[in-house]
Amino acid sequence: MQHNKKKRLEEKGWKVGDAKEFLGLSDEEEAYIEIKLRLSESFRQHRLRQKMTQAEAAKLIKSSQSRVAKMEAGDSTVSLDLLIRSLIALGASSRGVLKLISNQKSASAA
Amino acid sequence: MQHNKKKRLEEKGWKVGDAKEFLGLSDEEEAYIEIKLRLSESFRQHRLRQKMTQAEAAKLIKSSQSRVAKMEAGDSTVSLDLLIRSLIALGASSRGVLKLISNQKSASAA
DNA sequence: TGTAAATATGTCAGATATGACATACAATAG
DNA sequence: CTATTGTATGTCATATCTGACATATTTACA
Repeated sequence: MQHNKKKRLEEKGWKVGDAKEFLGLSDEEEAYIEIKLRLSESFRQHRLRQKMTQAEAAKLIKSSQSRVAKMEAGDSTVSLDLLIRSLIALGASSRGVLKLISNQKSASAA
Repeated sequence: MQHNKKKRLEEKGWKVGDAKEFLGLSDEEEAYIEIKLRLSESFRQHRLRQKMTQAEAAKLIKSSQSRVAKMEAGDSTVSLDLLIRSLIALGASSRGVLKLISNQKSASAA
């Protein structure tokens, strides 16, 4: 359960804080990753809604298919900057992006 | 007016797109910068609300006073990653995390 | 006025993210 | 099965961001 979650993240390249509890990220790590995943999902939704392939989206945002794949996979080497710039390029508004960043999920789950 | 706006941004280190209209940023540049400025302001608000100096905030987020100053100044060398991580750190240390960010202002069009 | 604390600005070596490429895997069609 | 198209994964040289430092400027107050 929680265990799988951690494992999944580690497979994506996240170094889940060693100085932390055996299970579970710090609230801050968790918040950061959650924002990132939300942006990832939103990007993919925007892309699919416009019936683009990753390669087409890559061209639009002046990147490469492989990086788009990493963006959507929640890879740890992808910055929030790239995600947000890309969302904007696909037509997201600044307000919409801010919402994705700020909307605190209900529970802490910690 | 618009002119001053552009000039101000250029003073902060922004290279405002040369391939664009003489005045005015592209919608995408504008949305990106607006997000950044909003986060900058929010960070400063959080910091002041907790009566911290830039140096204290820097320590909390494991950065330096000079970088904090740049963050709050909307400097172009500051990433959204750093801004968002910092907001999380400040927010988490008090409570409400990223709430106030989305307080609406004018915001650019959809 | 002076002067101390807070902020701002400039620079840079080292750290991190980037696009591009190769290539592997997955799904679909013929 | 086997092409074709779309997606995932690994690597790397280069570009960009980073903390730290020095130093300048502003602010607060005696």
